[in-house]
Amino acid sequence: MPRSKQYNEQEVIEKAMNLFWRNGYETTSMQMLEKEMGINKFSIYASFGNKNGVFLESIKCYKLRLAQIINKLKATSKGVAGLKQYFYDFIEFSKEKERGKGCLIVNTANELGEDANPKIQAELMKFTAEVKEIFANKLNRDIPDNASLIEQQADYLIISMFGLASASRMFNKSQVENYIENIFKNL
Amino acid sequence: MPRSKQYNEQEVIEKAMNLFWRNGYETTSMQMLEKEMGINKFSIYASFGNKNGVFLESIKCYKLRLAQIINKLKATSKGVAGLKQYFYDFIEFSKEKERGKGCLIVNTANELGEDANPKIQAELMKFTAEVKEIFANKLNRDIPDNASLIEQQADYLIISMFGLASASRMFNKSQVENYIENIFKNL
DNA sequence: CTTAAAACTAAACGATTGTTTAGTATTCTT
DNA sequence: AAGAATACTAAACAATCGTTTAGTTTTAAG
Repeated sequence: MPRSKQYNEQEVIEKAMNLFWRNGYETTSMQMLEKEMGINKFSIYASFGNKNGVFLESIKCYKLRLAQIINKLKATSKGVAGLKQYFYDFIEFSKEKERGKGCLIVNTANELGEDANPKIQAELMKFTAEVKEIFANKLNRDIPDNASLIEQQADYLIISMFGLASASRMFNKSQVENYIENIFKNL
Repeated sequence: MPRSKQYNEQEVIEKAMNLFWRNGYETTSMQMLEKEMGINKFSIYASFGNKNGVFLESIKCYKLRLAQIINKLKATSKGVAGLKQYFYDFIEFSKEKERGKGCLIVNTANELGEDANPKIQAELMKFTAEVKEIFANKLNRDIPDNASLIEQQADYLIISMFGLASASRMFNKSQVENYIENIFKNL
């Protein structure tokens, strides 16, 4: 029948994701997306519905990228030491040039208010809960079966991860590494 | 000579500041500012130049508000315990209803990219450095004169403050308090 | 080939962005 | 009371926002 798509949706979303990651949701315009993705606005809307759709797909894409270091964390037999390595891996993961790009999820959570799109909010919450659960699983290796303590420390680490994501955008390498070392001093 | 202003610049900036604090820089439009400040756009431009000018004045206003708990920190004879109290004071300071508003400075740092207005960027950096210096002074009370250790711990605390600001927007009270307790476990 | 469905280009949509301008109302000084 | 300087109102500015639409090109099936 008709002609087939001349672009790969996964490829163009990867480009969109990087744009959102660097610039945030509001600052990233359809014009910028058009240019970066290399396809016409019509094609963007045909493939993803609207700007929100592009963003939601970008989050999926981000999770896939992040899965590389998340899977490494899941796989390690180390407990707390593995978590600490994950924090270091994240710095490398979010590195841009001098300063880092932070975390797309954390950047978005910090940018959007309470009246933001519910789908996006739900996605952020869900993702945060998932990562926290992975943290809790790792903690379970080094800590005797103390559910409430593990819960507490997992909360501590997920919030510290928010701090790390912020910090990677503002502070230099030695400051961020020093931050990680201090986080894990009392675990 | 002519008629005098029918509004107090400090009062209307306070309202603008609260709007920026809740919604962020980009999301806050001149239309919203007009409504919230209760004066016409012309008056806003006459008093503050442009949107950037309103924002810069809002930051000044924010610093004045924050000075209440900063001064309390400065005044206390306690060292680390005083710092911990400051973190708790900040939660109260940034409280909105269920979730907090975070910190206007941190919110802005997280929202704006590297191509943001240089004046604003400089203001954020300057403020961050100031608070870090206050932290360092307090640490000096409990730690023997070890300049590099104090520098390290002040870095740790200022980044943790970024984490706290983020966390106050996303996590509930017990999670945030648990976070603070963990931060100060090893100080 | 013909044809029809989908992908493309490019222009325009109304709404809203930050900013300015023209015109009116007010008030202090002389 | 007259005049002049400033604050005000309200409308319009160009530019951009996210989104849609009309028209053309491509392509694969009949």
